[in-house]
Amino acid sequence: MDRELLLLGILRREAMHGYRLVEIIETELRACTDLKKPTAYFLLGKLARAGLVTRTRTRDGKRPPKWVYRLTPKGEETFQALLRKNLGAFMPPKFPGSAGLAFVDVLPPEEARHLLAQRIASLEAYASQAEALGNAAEHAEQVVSHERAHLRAELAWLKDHLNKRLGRAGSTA
Amino acid sequence: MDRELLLLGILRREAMHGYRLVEIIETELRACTDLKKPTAYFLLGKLARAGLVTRTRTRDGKRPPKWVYRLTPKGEETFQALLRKNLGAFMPPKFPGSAGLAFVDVLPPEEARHLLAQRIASLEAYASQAEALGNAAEHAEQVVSHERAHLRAELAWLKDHLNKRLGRAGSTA
DNA sequence: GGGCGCATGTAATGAGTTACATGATTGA
DNA sequence: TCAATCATGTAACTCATTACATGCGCCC
Repeated sequence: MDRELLLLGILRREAMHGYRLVEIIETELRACTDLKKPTAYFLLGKLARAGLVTRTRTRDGKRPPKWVYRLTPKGEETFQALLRKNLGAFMPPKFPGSAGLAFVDVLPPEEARHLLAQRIASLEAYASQAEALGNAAEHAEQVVSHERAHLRAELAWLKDHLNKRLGRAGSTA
Repeated sequence: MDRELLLLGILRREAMHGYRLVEIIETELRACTDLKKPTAYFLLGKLARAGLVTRTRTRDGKRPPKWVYRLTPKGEETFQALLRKNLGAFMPPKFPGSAGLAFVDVLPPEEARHLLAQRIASLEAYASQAEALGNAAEHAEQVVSHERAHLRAELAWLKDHLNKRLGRAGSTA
């Protein structure tokens, strides 16, 4: 449902082919969803069959042809309906990574500290990718801003947890 | 994978039957995952076949029998491995609701404001459930604390967005 | 010439949901 | 007695992923 919204919304701004679409979703919009290529192609086929987009064949020189997808008026209608539905409701995100937090006490404190430090490093690496494209996320400024806010909250929570709940130790400088 | 971690971790603390397990996951642990009953029963069967848990039949008076699941030593091993893996890495959450944020500008500002106000209300309703069980989340204190942190961040971001990006209007008090 | 990136797809598989089905107990 | 809650499960279906397969162009 949200995937359709994304596809339609991007195509609304600019007609393009599937490959590029996936590229955009995997970078600027990675915080919303995790759309793989085969799924995207399948979805685009479905949208085309439903008359929400048209596909036209184009060729660049002698390269194999691309399929350019373009929004139809019916697609625009559907897009707006999906958009209103999406904006009007809060959809709770899932944090699969927080499952382990319920059981931190099981491990010896120093190991727990070590693992959480690793997690923080991994989070920072992920966050730096969001910073990297920060300047020009033409397709999704707000989504990236929203993502950054949550990454900051996550980092703060983890550090706080490390300090307050898991004592202090010299291991993390 | 994280679902297995949750099931094993809860059973580790206390042997119990599937129905109760799902109840716990749907309330205290709703922030991690969204496990439906049939999925839980299926997963428990899988864990039993893999020798990570045992199931024993019990009857309460004349009620239909329950299956009580109990962690085995092998289950404990697997649990610890999954726990270490989970704690050591950051798993980026997905925010399906943020898809619409990319396209807010499409709508007339007052409608956008109205819809986001609705979303905030819906978020507050959801958050109040987390507050409600706040006192005694015996199985998942940290998970609930983590969830609350993100809900606060979400609320702050939405309000900020409403103020800074969508001008001011008298509609919201 | 060889490997990487562009560009598209198919097929097999798997995971999870919905809807359905059952049956006992408890409380209104 | 009727509805809700407890308790478990099956079957059909949808959705998405992985792995596979193809082929051109570009750069080293």
